[in-house]
Amino acid sequence: MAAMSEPSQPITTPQAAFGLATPYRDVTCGELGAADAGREIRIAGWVHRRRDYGGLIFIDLRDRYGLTQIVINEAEAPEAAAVAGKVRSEFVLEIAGKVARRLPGTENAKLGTGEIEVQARSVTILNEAQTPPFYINEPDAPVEESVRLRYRYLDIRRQPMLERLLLRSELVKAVRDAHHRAGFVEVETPILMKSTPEGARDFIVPSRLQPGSVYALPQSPQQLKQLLMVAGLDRYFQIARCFRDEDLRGDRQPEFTQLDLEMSFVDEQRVMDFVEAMIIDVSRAVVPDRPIRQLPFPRIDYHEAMERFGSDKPDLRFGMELVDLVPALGEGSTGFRVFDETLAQDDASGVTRGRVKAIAAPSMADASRSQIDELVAFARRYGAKGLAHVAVAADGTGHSPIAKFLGDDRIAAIVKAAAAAPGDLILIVADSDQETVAQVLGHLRQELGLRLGLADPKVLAYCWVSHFPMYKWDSDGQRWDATHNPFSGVVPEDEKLLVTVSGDPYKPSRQDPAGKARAMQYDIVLNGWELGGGSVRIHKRELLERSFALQGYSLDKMRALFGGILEAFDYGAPPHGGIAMGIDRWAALFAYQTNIREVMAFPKTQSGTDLMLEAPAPPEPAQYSELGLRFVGTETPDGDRAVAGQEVGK
RNA sequence: GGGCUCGUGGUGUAGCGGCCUAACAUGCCAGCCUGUCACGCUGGAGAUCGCCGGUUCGAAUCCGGUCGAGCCCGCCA
Repeated sequence: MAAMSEPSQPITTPQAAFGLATPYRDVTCGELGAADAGREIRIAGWVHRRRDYGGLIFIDLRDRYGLTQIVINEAEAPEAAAVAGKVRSEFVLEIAGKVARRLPGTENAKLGTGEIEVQARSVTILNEAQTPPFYINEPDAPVEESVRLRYRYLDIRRQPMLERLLLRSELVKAVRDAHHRAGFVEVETPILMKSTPEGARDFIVPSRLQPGSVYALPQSPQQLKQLLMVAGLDRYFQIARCFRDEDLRGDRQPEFTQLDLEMSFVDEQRVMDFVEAMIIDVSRAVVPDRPIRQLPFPRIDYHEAMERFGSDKPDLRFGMELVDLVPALGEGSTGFRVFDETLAQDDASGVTRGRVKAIAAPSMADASRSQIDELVAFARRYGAKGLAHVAVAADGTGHSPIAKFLGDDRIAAIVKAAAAAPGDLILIVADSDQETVAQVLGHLRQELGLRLGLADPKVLAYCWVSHFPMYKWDSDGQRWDATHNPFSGVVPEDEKLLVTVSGDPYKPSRQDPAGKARAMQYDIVLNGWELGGGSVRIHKRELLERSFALQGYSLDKMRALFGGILEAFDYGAPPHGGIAMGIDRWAALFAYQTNIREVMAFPKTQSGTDLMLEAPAPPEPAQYSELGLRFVGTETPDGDRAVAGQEVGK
């Protein structure tokens, strides 16, 4: 270690180590000020706008650092004026001239460089440009996203995209800095990998050297980072590209970036403490103007989150919590058949799972019939059979279409239970499945919180949600499916629950105690988005095999899928745990975006295509034979076979 | 796999059975202009309304299909 060379000067800003001057320019378009008046300089950039007065031409020259006004005076520089007359938007120019203070009264306060202008001696066209397909110089002008994606390189010239990419760069830098400060080692894991047991569909890459075999692109570096803990790296992180071949959404792309980290000799507390400190550092460095709602971050148990917010990713910027109405409805028949039948439902173990819960939406009591209908339709999308409502009048009394069934006393009790204020609209969901109730009210709460402006867009409300159930029963597969990561450890006091009624871990059933086991699993949530999730892993082979058995993996299948990691665990795996966080989502939330495409340089459309590169595309014929592949296409209902873009021989 | 929305000059929109020989803004081209910075003024070019088919005397406008984009459910953490 001592033999390592002394570190060179730390690179704090680009200028400090390696100036922005190049053979084409002495200065950028963002740096000249009044103090530079009189300097002879060369400057280069794109034509943002040109204003031609005949004998006098103004050009706003743009690069990513800013805008600088160039003046070309025909009387003083006739050759430059002749060139400037031919210049059009987005031409690339090199200007030589003199920095001068603007005439009094013509300064532009909106421009960082607005005190000065460059009086051009010469104008050189470095490259011409076609008229761009949309406005680059008007940042707010709406453009259909598909057009922006097709010409993404022009879209990125526009201020908003540029700013978001710079913000993302700052985010990644802050993340790296925080990890290096804490002694983490950055390791790159392979992109050509073997299938990871994450549950999503893999992207497959055929192997030429091993005909008939394929690589899988990583859904996450999960197994490798655990192996790095076995290897003794102690603290690892990576800004990792991950791939999942599933349908896209505004917050889901087929390839995305995760901050992936793992630590050894830790418990849940230690991992969460580090991650929380790191998040605070990063937030303060990247978006110092945005207040963090609560420190330390609230830590909420999964069950509590579902009860109070109907979501495992609650938006804590506002209240509007879910209320259980069952106590308020009292004993015996409520008079309303929907409620009665719901509450009469018992599950297999005899426990009542049916629920009647509500939220109170402020200032919505005067919602119109069509507004109510829209809310009902919204609720139905998430599985509700209906949505009852009680409007709270100015005098505090509740008014509802179901009052005729429930009676005034029960309506009053509901208003009281919901802690509803005059003007509130109480929205009630009853269902025999408590998860449906939570899901519906959780989505209503989130949606109304945003619509009613209850969520301060500036606030960063981070929170932890932890102790997820280890497993969820998969009735199709007759097995316990890991709710998150199949390597997640069990909360120590629940370890005894990882058994089956049958006594054979390979014969799981719905009634197993395993269904009640809680995982050492924690999600980090920001403003209603799941930013990331992690766990303390099982590091002992015996327990891991037991957990996998419950998940329906036979010994043989276990060896085939996880042989490498199982073997490694025999060579001294330390206790370890970590987390993975979505960089794209984090950047999007920092940038006030609801769509991660807005913080990705070259995202894909919802159908998984790249409109600029026109990817994916059919392979070259030579590639088929090299890889030993033949596309048989997709069978259509008429028995024809089709492969996009080509005929397939019979 | 499913539901919903959208597709009109380069861009963004209006028009939603005949009055459309498709309008407006901006952009583009030409001319004029020496202090603008969303410069201004004058003139001009530019779309047959995503594509295919149907209904109709008549379709940008209605219907069906298809392609593309978006949001959502499923899927996915």
